[in-house]
Amino acid sequence: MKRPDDALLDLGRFSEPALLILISLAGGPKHGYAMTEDIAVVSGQRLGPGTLYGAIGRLEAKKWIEPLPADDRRRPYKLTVAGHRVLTQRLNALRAVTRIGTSRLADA
Amino acid sequence: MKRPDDALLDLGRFSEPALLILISLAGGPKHGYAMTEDIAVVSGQRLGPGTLYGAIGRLEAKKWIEPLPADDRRRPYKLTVAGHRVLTQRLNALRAVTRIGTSRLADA
DNA sequence: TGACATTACTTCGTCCTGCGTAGTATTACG
DNA sequence: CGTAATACTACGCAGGACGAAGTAATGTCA
Repeated sequence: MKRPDDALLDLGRFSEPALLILISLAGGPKHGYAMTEDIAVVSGQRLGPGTLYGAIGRLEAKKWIEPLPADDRRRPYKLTVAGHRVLTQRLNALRAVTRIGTSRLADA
Repeated sequence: MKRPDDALLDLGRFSEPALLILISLAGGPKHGYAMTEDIAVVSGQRLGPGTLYGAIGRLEAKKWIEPLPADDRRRPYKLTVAGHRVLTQRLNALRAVTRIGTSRLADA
């Protein structure tokens, strides 16, 4: 992934593949490669295969996403109800924190 | 840390200590323990010492935060200019992504 | 139709970070 | 004066992030 052009954004392990995948699937079912593309558009970062499919596997194990009937080449997934709920909460928490962060920066 | 009461929020390694620390310092210089308290208020999560001081060390190595003259018990830190810039960008990116995520959830 | 790019995923291995535990020392409080 | 809170340090494990390499099918364009 490395984006040497803006090392500024490299907050260590900050890409949070799981969040990006859930957001991607919130826009409708997709298979892995389509998620990569979608996430690249949405977030500007391109997840490598190790990151992507690793995270997908873990999300599936947690039942936050589930596979759809696949034609043999593509493996589409959709959000589960639990995944939808998790994402909602996560986005709320994230909004709260970013709002505070932003206001603190403004004050300074 | 484990918060068995809301396993829902456990998106794997999602706590992002680094972000929380930067936000905490955006509210003014603080030493480690004060950050823990502040972060607990802001985000609802309490970083253990390993997490906190580990992340602090890495942020210092990146020159995103820097130590202030310390009385021997407390080790205060402040944001550097670079740290301020990183946090700004990070918050912007985060807002963009959460906005998209939220609107997708609303559509569905 | 042959060559090359794109799509789509699997496998593997390393490194780093998250996180908890334990321990130490100082200060505050009743 | 004993207990709790403050404020760290040190240690170590587990697991995820990430890249590299490989495979195979499909698309495309001349």
